[in-house]
Amino acid sequence: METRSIRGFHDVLPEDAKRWHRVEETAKAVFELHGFSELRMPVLEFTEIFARSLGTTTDIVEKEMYTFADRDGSSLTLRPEGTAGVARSYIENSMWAKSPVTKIYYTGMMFRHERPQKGRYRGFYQIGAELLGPEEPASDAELISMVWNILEGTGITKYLTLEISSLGDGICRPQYKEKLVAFFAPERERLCEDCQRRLETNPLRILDCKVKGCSEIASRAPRMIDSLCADCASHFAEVREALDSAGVPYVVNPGIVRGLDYYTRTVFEITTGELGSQNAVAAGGRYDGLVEELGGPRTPAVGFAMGMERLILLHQAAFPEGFGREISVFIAHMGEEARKRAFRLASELRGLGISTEMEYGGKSLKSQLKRADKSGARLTLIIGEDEIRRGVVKVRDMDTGKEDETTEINPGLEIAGRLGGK
RNA sequence: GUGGGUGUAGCUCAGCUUGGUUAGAGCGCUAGGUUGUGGCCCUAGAGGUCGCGGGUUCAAGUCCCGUCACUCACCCCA
Repeated sequence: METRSIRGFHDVLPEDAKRWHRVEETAKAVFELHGFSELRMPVLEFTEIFARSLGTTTDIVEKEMYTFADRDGSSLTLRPEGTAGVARSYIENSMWAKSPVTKIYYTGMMFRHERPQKGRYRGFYQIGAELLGPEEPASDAELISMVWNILEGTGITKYLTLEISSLGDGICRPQYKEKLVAFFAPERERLCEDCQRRLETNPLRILDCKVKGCSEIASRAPRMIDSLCADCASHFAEVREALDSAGVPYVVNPGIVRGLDYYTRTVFEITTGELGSQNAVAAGGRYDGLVEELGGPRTPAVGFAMGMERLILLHQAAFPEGFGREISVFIAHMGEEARKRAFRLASELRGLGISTEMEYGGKSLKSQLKRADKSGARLTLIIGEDEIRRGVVKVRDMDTGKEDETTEINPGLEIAGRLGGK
């Protein structure tokens, strides 16, 4: 057999885990500040949930989902994103009936069958949040500033740009789409092959085509934000005003397009130039029609998701010094009697809340100290025959190399005191 | 799905152009230099199906073909 992980899937190794914890804890702390609670969801849903939510012609649904038949023949899919599952749970658990405002965050692995590359995996972690119920621009602004605060808390905003736009609603977006098709139709022959296809499937996509000829034509095309209906226009203006007052730095980018069909009105992206062609670190927006589309009551909502692996890459760039593990105390010992005493002492210290490691076997003191050094221990306790006989424990400060002894028979508390005093 | 690059020690890589004895380095690991003392230094050691399969050749890590994987880019996205 081949001992390897599946293509596009990867391990987060122990030496990197601390960095992940740091980022996750920062996000959770900010969520709590805004009154969001965690929702833990299944990784599998009926395929229908995603097909209905994301739109049947989107890339994700058309070719990127891990879909398979359950034993009874029903079609299941490993979640490619989190929002659809939240919406399903919101409806299934009647959350709308419990409160006019529901604030949820989630974290976990998502699955998309794409070609892997830097910052892009088939199994990847996202952290996201959804604010369901309110329609008012203040809720868009709160969610966006919350995202920005998380990224600020992790110390990586120097790499980031926040871009916002509005996609309009069920009234003005179809009208705009027609305008756009009318604009591109005469230019059809000059568009690239993909865009000629997009003209039928998703004309908005032409706007962010990277082919030179297309982007040139697109730059003259009518813009969604100029075509918003009165309600959408004032909504967008109020979101911007609220962000201004919160001091969140953003730029309006009318070219933002969504790969998912459920978005309406406000959309935003947080991008970086540090990750090769994967420039999106977080993205989200308003989706006023989704809950209803899935069979729930009409429920406006805003949400976002960010890619953990991409966040981690930026965090590594910002803080390259490493986030290794650290321990307070290492216990080295020589001799059978000393080993038993070391084990008891380790238990005692851990009981006092002091992180402690010890040598298990009978290695030389030199090699034990080497291991102590690598463990990052601040103090190494040395117990040998001499110490046993005299009822003491030698204490070596690993920064200064200075040594002395505890005088007490039971040295745990004294050691705790020394660590606390430093 | 399409194109480029790369697969040699645990890790990062040299060697391939121009085929030729036992395939190297740095880091890491183990031990010694100190009867019980880490980091720096010195010495020694362990560790390799040269991705896999086939072909050419007296001879292949090196050349050719295939294949798989990784990677970057396109596409799309977090």
